[in-house]
Formats: sequence, C-alpha cells, structure tokens
Amino acid sequence: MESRIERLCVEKGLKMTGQRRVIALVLSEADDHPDVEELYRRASRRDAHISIATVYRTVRLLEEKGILEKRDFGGGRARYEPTGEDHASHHHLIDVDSGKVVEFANSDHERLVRAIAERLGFDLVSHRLELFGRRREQPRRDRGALPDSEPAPLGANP
Amino acid sequence: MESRIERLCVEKGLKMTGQRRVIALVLSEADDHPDVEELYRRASRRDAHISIATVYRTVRLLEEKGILEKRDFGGGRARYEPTGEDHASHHHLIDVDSGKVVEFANSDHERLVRAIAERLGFDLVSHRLELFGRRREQPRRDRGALPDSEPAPLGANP
DNA sequence: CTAAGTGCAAAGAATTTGCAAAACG
DNA sequence: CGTTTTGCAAATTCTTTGCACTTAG
Repeated sequence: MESRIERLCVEKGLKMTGQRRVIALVLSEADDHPDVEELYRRASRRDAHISIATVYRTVRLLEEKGILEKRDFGGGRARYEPTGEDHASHHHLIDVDSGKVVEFANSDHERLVRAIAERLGFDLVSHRLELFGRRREQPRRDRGALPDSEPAPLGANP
Repeated sequence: MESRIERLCVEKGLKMTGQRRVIALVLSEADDHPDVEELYRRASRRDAHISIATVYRTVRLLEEKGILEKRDFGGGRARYEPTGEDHASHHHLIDVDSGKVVEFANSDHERLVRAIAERLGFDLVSHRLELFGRRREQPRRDRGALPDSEPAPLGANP
C-alpha cells in the first residue's frame, strides 16, 4: 500500500522509484524531526540500496514540492518534517535540557505577527517561532533523578 | 580609545590582542548582521594581519561570553550581532525580495510567548522569532532595482 | 524508448583544528 | 617568562554534483 507522503508525491507527478517509496514511507512514519543522516539510517534499515546522496536529493525535491519543510534547530544539520495535513502553521518549543521538541500552534500568535509585519510596512509571507524552555518545576510529585522521558505534545490555544 | 565591545571583553577578562581589538571595533560599529566573511573583510580593511581563522575563533569566544549573538537567517552562514545594551530582546523581519533585515521589538509578543511556554509546562529560557515578508505595495513611490543597502531599523510597539 | 533518477566518489562551502611561531600580561 | 593567541594549511562536517548506469512511465 501507499504511504501518505508517497500519495502526495504521486499527486505532484513525481516518478516513484523504489528508493523514493522507502524514503516516503520513513517520512510518513516519522513524527519527529529527523535530519538527513537519520532518514538515511531509517531508510537503510528498510532497504540497503539507498545512498545518502539520494536522500539529500529527495528531501530537497520534496521540500521544493511543498511536501516537506526544512527546519533548523541549531546543531548544524537541517531537519525535516512533513508539511502538516492541516494547513495551520505550528511552531516548536525545544527543551534545553533534553533537546526534545514539542510542537504547538497558537492563533493569537498568528494574528500578532501578521499585525507586526503590517505595522512595519510588510505583507507577511511566512514566519518562524522557536521557544527554548526548561520543564517547569512540578509543585509536588516525588521521583528520583529525572532523566530523559517523553514530553506530551499538545496544542496551546486558549 | 576603547570600543564598546572591547570594553566588554576586558570586563570578561579576555586577553586583548591587536586582532581582537580590531574585530571588537568592527563589531562595535556594525549595526547590521554580518557573517564571518564580512567581518573578516571589514577587519582586514583596518588591519591586514588578521586571518579568517582568528575571526572564527573570536566570534565563537565572544558568543560564549555572551557578548555576541549568533543568528541564522538562512543562506548557510551564521551571522552575528552584539548582544543588545538594553536587555530587551528584539527580533527580525527579513525582506524576502531584497534580503534586508529590519529589527523590531514587541512587548505583546514577549508576553504571549511566555504564556505559551507556561501553558506547555515550561519556563521560557529564550526564544526567537523571524518574520519573512514582502514590502507592502506603496500607493506611489518610484524606484529602480534596489541592491543591498542599509535598512531602517525601528520599533514596532503600540 | 528516453527523460529522469541513482550510486559513487569527488567537489564544494562553512567552520574547526594541529602545530610552531608570536604576543599579552 | 608561561600562557594564550595567531596564521597557515590541513582536516571536518554537511551538502551538492559530474558522470556512467538504471529505471519508471
């Protein structure tokens, strides 16, 4: 069967090679923000006949087609995530201790940035917002040392 | 005499070499967001005995000391700007047509992002906001092609 | 078939680093 | 004087590309 990203590729009229299908599948399954190296690793697990050059070429292509979005969270390498199914833009909060990324959307914020751009004499084309934060001290909740654990992604709208 | 950045370096106990003094001066004069290549160019104009490796090392050092801030506006290279004298954070609007950068600050925005982080269970450590926009159609104002020149920074607070 | 995609290894671009010489404090 | 810093060139890291070979449509 056909992964979500593969379907989008077909819609855009892209030639579907074996390697593209695998990369599309890996991307469809990802709910994080892998870099090219990581995509290559995941794809290779599925099919060893994929070179990293092809991964680079494919993500670039899919980005041009609007199927993927490139992110830069620092650390030198570009990271990718599928463009949201909903068209609502979302942003990222990076936990400075664990490096984990939480996504959120906020309509007040969308409104505000649009207004700011306008005040400066510009039409807003796009924008990006990244928050860097530290998990808030919990009021009462006993546990030992708190290593890396899974954060709960959620919306932040009123 | 001593440039602003040089003074900050001394305060931080950094050894002031000739090349650091020049780089500090160049940074003190800059009111834009030069990349390393550009800093090297400006510094070389003042003193030819500076290598680009030293500029890279210096900029990294000053960033660690909190004297400089690294920015990434896309385009592959890191850009730098002195940490603001006031502690108010400011952000950037990048003109997608000309590449020009306009700075702005907005207290509503600061409040909002703090609230968003809190709602997600985090204390906000820092954040960055970048707007990409296109100059709004002016009612009437003729001009030819507009190459890279200095944009007019301004505040956007109510 | 034939234009488009792939692998490989080499090329690029940005940044870092090892080492001997030079300079700050 | 002993660190620290610098220059230079070589090394790293991430990404792109040229070219001969495959393949989807």
